[in-house]
Amino acid sequence: MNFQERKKKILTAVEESGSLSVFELSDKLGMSPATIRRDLHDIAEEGLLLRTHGGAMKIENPVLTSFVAKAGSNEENKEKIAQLAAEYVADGDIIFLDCGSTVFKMCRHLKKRNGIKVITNSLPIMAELIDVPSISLNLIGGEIDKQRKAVHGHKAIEHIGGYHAHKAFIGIDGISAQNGLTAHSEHESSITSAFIKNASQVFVLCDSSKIGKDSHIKFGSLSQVNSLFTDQDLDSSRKKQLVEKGLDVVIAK
Amino acid sequence: MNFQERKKKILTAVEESGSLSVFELSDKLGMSPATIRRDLHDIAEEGLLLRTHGGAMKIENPVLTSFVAKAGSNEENKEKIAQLAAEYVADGDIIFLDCGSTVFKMCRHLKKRNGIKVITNSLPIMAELIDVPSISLNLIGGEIDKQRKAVHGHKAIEHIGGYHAHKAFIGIDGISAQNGLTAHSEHESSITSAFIKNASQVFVLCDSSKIGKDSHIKFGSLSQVNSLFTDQDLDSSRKKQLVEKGLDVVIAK
DNA sequence: TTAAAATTGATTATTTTTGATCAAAAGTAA
DNA sequence: TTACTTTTGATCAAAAATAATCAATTTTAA
Repeated sequence: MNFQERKKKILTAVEESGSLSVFELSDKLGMSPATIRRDLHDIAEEGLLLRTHGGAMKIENPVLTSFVAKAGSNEENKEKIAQLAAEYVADGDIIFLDCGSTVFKMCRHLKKRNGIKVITNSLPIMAELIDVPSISLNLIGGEIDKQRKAVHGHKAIEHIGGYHAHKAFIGIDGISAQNGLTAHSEHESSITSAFIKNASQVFVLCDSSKIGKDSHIKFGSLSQVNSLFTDQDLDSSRKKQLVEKGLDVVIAK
Repeated sequence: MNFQERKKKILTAVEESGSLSVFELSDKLGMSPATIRRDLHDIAEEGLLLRTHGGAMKIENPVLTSFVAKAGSNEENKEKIAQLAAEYVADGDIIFLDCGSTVFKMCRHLKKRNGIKVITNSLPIMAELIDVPSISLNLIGGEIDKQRKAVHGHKAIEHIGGYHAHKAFIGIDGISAQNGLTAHSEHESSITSAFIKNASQVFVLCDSSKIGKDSHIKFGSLSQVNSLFTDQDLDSSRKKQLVEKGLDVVIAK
């Protein structure tokens, strides 16, 4: 295994667990502690991780800590959905990410991709990805929604209209065979519409609890969606209804 | 467990419970009291917690102090300049804030104002003000400059052009009677120019070390500036030169 | 192919960290 | 105040981790 490979593995390992000792890394990669130390020294010099006595820690951005994402319900399923969705991102892609909590969980997996560009209105996503060298970030401007830690408003819509992405990954309040895509606020629905309109492919991330439920603002049809990613708890009759409408439903396992 | 990890644990523990004794921490982390004392000493020196007899307490204003932690040379002067500048902001103002470090320090003082709107390209400023109910925030969109934790690029310029502010508060790389305003990157200078162009009043925050110094990109004249805020270390001959050019130079004390 | 360069793991001297001890300082109660 | 207890910071020896060195191996270039 060469240095580049080890570097990548070390970075993802440290990213996942927060901190690791030289010996843990040595075991994990099957390399001698001496080599791991040399690697850590070099990687730390690049500023990609924090060298500690005995190991290394991931660098956290003290300035942007106010954007840490809140933990909600259904975390395990959401995590699986996010991982599945991230597999649909290829190196070099330009992608839209909205401010949904499941979409946020894609970040961790995106760090492995190379040369992708992320265009987002989510402040937690920005905070999470700002220190990843392989990802370039474009932040959508406009009014700040303090509760949702996101940007919205007409300026944001205008901003999105100025870009075209290969893929859009969006969360959604409700989706059903009868009413298509629904939201419970104008702000959200207009942002989501803009993402859909300006992306070649549209992927919806949605845990099974929201499928078949409708919110009160209808804003899009199923035909605009390329794939729906959801979890194995999805009712089979609901799935059938969606598939019959021509939607590609992918279950995360 | 190494110092960095302990530091993290100590800080979150103290944050949660408000205050903890050396022995409580010693138990919690499984380290000797001697080590905990050393840690508390070091962490307190960084200004991240308050050392008490027998333990430690949390500090009430954590975000700001973490910035103070990486304090540079002229910090005291910058703090005074920021405080002075903040006095020029009135309730109800719409203001531009750029991503200068001195401008950032205005945040603390702005929290006392009512009903102001802040339009900024600085991520730290946004992070600092996002939880202040009396301030509404507009984030400038565009490419993220990861090092400077700011937004820039042509989209950002366009965004600024869509707004008009009562006042603009800007930091600057160099200012002199001979060459006016100078910067050392195109990105910065174009953003600053946009702020100047779209604000009724322009205030420059600049510690005395940068006055009389020129960077290589000239981008504005002194006549565009309403007031220059600086510190008492300003050379009197330099001050005279600027005043003769018609600039209002205000010294922070 | 061979020679040169780079990488790796082991060895070792050096540095860093840690916990114990103890005198001095700080806090507490009478 | 004084006597007593707690906490502290300094010092030191043991333990842990590191950087430097070197030989063996692998890779690269000729």
